[in-house]
Amino acid sequence: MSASSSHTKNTQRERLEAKEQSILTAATDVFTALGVDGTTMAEIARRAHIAEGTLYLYHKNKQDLLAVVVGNFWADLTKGALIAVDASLPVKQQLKQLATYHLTALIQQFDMVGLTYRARLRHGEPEYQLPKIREYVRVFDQIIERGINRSQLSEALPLWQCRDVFYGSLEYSARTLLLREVQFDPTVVEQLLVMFKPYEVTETSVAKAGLTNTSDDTRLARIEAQLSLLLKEKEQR
Amino acid sequence: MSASSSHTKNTQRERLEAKEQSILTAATDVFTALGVDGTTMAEIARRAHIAEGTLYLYHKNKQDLLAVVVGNFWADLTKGALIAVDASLPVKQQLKQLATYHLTALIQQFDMVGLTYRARLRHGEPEYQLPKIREYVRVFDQIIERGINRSQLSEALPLWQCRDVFYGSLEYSARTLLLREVQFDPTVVEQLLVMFKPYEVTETSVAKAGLTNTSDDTRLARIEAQLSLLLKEKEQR
DNA sequence: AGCTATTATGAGGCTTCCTCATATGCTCAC
DNA sequence: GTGAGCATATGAGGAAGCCTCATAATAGCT
Repeated sequence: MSASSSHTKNTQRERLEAKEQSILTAATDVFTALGVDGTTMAEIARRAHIAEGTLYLYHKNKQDLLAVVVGNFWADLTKGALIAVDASLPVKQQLKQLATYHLTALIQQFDMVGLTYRARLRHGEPEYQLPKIREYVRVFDQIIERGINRSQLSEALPLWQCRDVFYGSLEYSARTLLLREVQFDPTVVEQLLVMFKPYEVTETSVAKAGLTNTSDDTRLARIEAQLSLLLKEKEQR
Repeated sequence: MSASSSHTKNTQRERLEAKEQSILTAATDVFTALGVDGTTMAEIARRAHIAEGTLYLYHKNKQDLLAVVVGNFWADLTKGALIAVDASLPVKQQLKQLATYHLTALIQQFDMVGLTYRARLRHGEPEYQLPKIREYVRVFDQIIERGINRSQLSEALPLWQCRDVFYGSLEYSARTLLLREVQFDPTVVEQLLVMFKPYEVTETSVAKAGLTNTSDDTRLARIEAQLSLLLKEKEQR
């Protein structure tokens, strides 16, 4: 990239950055493979091709290293979410996109959920909140904000409660799906979005409020997924 | 109680049981106060007035002791839930009772949530499910079953998804409320129960169905119900 | 009281996290 | 080039925790 001398790693700065990166990669691998308790600093150092003591020049301690690894995960997730969500679509579609993205990401890298719980445990105790997670959650908040601005959502919607339902449900669903060795199930997302029906502002919704019925489309999708689940299970026996 | 000799602790059996109990009490106290990593076997032994080595006559290791502590917590919660829920009430009321009970319990003893996550981490990795939690979740399942039997709930309701939404939302809500130092918020429960509206069977929803259903629609609904029934059978094995 | 089986003890082995005295290597002035 | 000075790297060892095991105490029974 840069027009500088022909060494593979030019400046000291670049070499340090590369080393920092190799530490982080090694740490991520070991943490996800072995869990926090199964991970030793010695093993991380070995994989990063450095001495154990060198680790402590880059990260204060094991807990701190874990926090950085977990923070990076959520930062990456934020980038992906911003790409996955199309802000020009109706709010309901955006929520569907985000839910789908979040659910598949959790299923594919569920180890990170466990690591996140460990990273939150801070020195004393009071369940520290990771900044990178706050940023990630803002993606959701912005969708809701846009919905209210465009009058596609009622202002009466209690944001924080929706957040908890949204992310709480998806995390639990991811765990369940993983336990059943299912890659993804669109009905989870469909089901979840029903929650937001009462807050949608449409021509018909005012009259319909409270009498919401699941649409044929939704039910079709659900049936489809359930069928493929059954078939897959039968296959495996 | 028993008419036996005047020793405070009669039989050896009783003495052992008392010691086991004092270990569990001490362990629970230390784990909740200091967290898993902050807890040392030495401290537990000290509080239980026994030697450190004696701990290992009662529990294989620290992880095992933690699992017992956490298991007891959920067993107690199950007892409380069975009392808190009045099975003669309409299903919606029962769900409200359970949600309220669960939420307050989590808020009051949120440390236990963290300990539960740690207790699940089993030797290798594959996120072990604690039996006592399965028992606890059955309280919810039974309410739904009763609802279907009494035709207060549609059979099309996908049980496991509802479970995940129910418990996932409540856990996240509990964390949020704690963070804001709120003891309890009834709107969380209200909000959550909206989810189950589409599955409630009432006079109006039957009438509405009669007005709008085409024959295709009826067939769809029948297929859906049969499918979910199949899934439920599989689940209960 | 004495004998056996059960229960209790805590010193020490082993592992792990982290520190620190020492070593290595880079940069730049001359 | 060469040496001074500073940044970076190393791994031996201290400290602390989990768990084992040889030994001690105790209970139950005749």
